[in-house]
Amino acid sequence: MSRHLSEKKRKALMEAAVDLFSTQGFHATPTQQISDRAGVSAGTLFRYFRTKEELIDSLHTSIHRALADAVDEAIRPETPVEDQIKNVKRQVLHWMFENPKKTLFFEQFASSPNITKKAQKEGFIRFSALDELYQKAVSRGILKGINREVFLANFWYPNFMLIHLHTFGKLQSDVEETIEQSVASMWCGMEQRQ
Amino acid sequence: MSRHLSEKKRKALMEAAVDLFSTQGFHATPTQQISDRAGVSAGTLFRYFRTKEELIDSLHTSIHRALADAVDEAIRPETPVEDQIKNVKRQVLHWMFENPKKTLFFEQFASSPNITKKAQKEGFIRFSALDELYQKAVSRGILKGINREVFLANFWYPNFMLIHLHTFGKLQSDVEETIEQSVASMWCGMEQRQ
DNA sequence: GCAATGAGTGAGTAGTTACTCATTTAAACT
DNA sequence: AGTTTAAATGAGTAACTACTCACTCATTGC
Repeated sequence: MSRHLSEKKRKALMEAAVDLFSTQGFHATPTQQISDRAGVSAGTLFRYFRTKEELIDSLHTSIHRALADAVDEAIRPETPVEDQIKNVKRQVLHWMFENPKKTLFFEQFASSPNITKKAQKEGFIRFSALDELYQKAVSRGILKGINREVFLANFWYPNFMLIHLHTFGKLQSDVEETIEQSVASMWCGMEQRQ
Repeated sequence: MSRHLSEKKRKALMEAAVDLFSTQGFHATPTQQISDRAGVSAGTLFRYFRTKEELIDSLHTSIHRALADAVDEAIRPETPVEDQIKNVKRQVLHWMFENPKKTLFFEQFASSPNITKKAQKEGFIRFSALDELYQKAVSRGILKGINREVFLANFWYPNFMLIHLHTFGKLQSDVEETIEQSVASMWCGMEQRQ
């Protein structure tokens, strides 16, 4: 029973890490700085995470899970596929605008090569629920001209840029308006002028 | 006249740097490794670039310029704006598929915060020609419901994911087909079902 | 052939980093 | 209160990094 380690400190460490990673990058952020911000000593970090890499991995899986939850929640099997896809995109964007730091961390992760083996394996943007939705759409004749890669690229990546701009206060419209524009333009893009 | 430094070695160093940066990341790549790959000694690198940061900056501006050229070349003032935008996207994608490493470096740069001040200032994805095109499109009633941020996000970011997938051999369709799908789905996405 | 210039070298340096471990502190149980 | 258990500490360490500089080597002009 070595689980006397407080969940509170674990959370604090992870939060401090996301904050710093998202603004400075993994490599530019010393573990010392993380433990400082979390209000614990340098050594304590390594009682909660065996290595810095393990900390990064934990963060990644945690964020991945949160995103997967957002995707799952947005799926309403009884409604038309296109509405579902739109809705998932909307949910995801909401989550991202509410969690910009986690999103930036995630993007950084997606674009930085060779950070950790484990998390690279989880496939940085593979969510089974969305895949099923895509398959369903294809089998119903929608999205026919579009293969999975292009679909996923259009679905995920623009979001990152929007969060970037939002974080640095470079968004003209307000968040809701931006989300709606992004959802609409993606769907219509995928539809391939039926 | 300190410019007896050979342009050849400069090129070699920059090429080695892109190669390594794009597969390992900036921070994970020691200058030693770069000079090794370029076939020069550790000290020589610092005769060509005062600091590692200056090397990164040089790379960034060089790639930025190449991309700007691709954009400029694709613009044909006499043709309709929508064709021009499509064409620019096509050109950009072509360039990216031909220069995947430079593209990955660029993406990494875009998503890593606080790397260099200078290059951050260049605005990582600001190309005047494309901005003008966007303005023109708006003033002609096309693209009316879409603000610049969403437009740029849809224009640039999905490309990065496609290059990623392509680099790791995860693209189903061939390159040409993928490019066409991407161009078509973006435009149609922007058009907002006229 | 000689001297001068400056490009190229790579062992060395100062600084930083992830991680350790002997010790302290605090809580839990008897 | 006293003893046991484990969490927290932070100075210390080994490894690594960007960058330097005293020197060698190659080229050029005379």
